[in-house]
Amino acid sequence: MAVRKQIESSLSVQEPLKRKGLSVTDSRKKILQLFMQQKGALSHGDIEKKAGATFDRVTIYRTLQTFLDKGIIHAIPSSDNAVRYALCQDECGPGHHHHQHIHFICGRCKQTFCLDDIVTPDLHLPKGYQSQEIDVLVKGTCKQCSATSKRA
Amino acid sequence: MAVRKQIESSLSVQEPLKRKGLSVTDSRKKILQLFMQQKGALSHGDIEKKAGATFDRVTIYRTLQTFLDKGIIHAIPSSDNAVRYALCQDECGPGHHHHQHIHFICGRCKQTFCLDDIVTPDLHLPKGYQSQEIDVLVKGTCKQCSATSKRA
DNA sequence: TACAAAAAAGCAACATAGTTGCAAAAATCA
DNA sequence: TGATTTTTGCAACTATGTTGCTTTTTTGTA
Ligand SMILES: [Mn+2]
Ligand SMILES: [Mn+2]
Ligand SMILES: [Zn+2]
Ligand SMILES: [Zn+2]
Repeated sequence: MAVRKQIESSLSVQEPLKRKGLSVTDSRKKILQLFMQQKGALSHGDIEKKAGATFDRVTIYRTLQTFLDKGIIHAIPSSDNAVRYALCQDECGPGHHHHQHIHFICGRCKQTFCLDDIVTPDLHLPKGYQSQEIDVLVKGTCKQCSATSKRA
Repeated sequence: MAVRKQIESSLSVQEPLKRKGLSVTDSRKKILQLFMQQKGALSHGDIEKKAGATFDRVTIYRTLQTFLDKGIIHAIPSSDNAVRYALCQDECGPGHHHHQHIHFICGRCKQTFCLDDIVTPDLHLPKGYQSQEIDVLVKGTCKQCSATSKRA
């Protein structure tokens, strides 16, 4: 049973890699799996912890960069010098990420979430400024943490 | 002439420090001056370069933290692990920063600007999510860079 | 102005984060 | 399977950030 599950998830992890023209390696499978199992976003450090000593630190850096380049993950800015990454839902590809959703950073559980249904608003910029990409970061208390504090 | 200018700016730099209840030291004056002379935002690294070997790296870290705590500067998130800082225009104080403006990151000149007149939009969050603070980061080409490319 | 108390700066040592070149290992494809 | 291409691991290095402790500077008061 455990074996079967492992095979299944391994298979489902191979597809996206091949579709993006990447060779399928242990580290790429493992790291992609981590992202898929995860509700929130992951920093380099998070992955290092979760993957344990399985891979070299450098491999994780390079894998994240590759995933970013290929449009498998997107970067989420932060004010704590720890950029988070999350899977792209939309059809992102090499060179072009086009996300419209906003990001939520919970001060309680410290997790960062993609709110895929909330679209970034239109902005009226001053004359001369040309916008290419908009990131909206909302800090507050997430759904889960709001619920638990209400119950307590 | 040069001396007079120096005295003037030194005076104008002391006021804000005293008003926030901070003792006036060389590094605080110098760093605050750097922010006031600057159109764009500054990272820790920027300050280290601009201040030269005048101060210890640790002093710069601690000064930025102090300025942040007292509401003299605010932090601007980034996707490159280099948080920028800029002067607070609004009346921020210990504990409470309340900014409504958005930030513009120019891909050309790599500078980050506060667009103090552009107010962060209202967002409709999913049920359960509680918002405390909103950061809007716009990436694109700034006014100045747009102008120079048009001319060329 | 001089002095004591409080605050900040500097220094050292350390921890963590990120980069690069190169040789060994693994994946791909014919 | 075996040659070719790609990726990984390792080492060495740079950069970034933190902490404890001592010295220096600032402040408020006598
Ligand atoms: Mn996202
Ligand atoms: Mn700002
Ligand atoms: Zn939460
Ligand atoms: Zn620019």
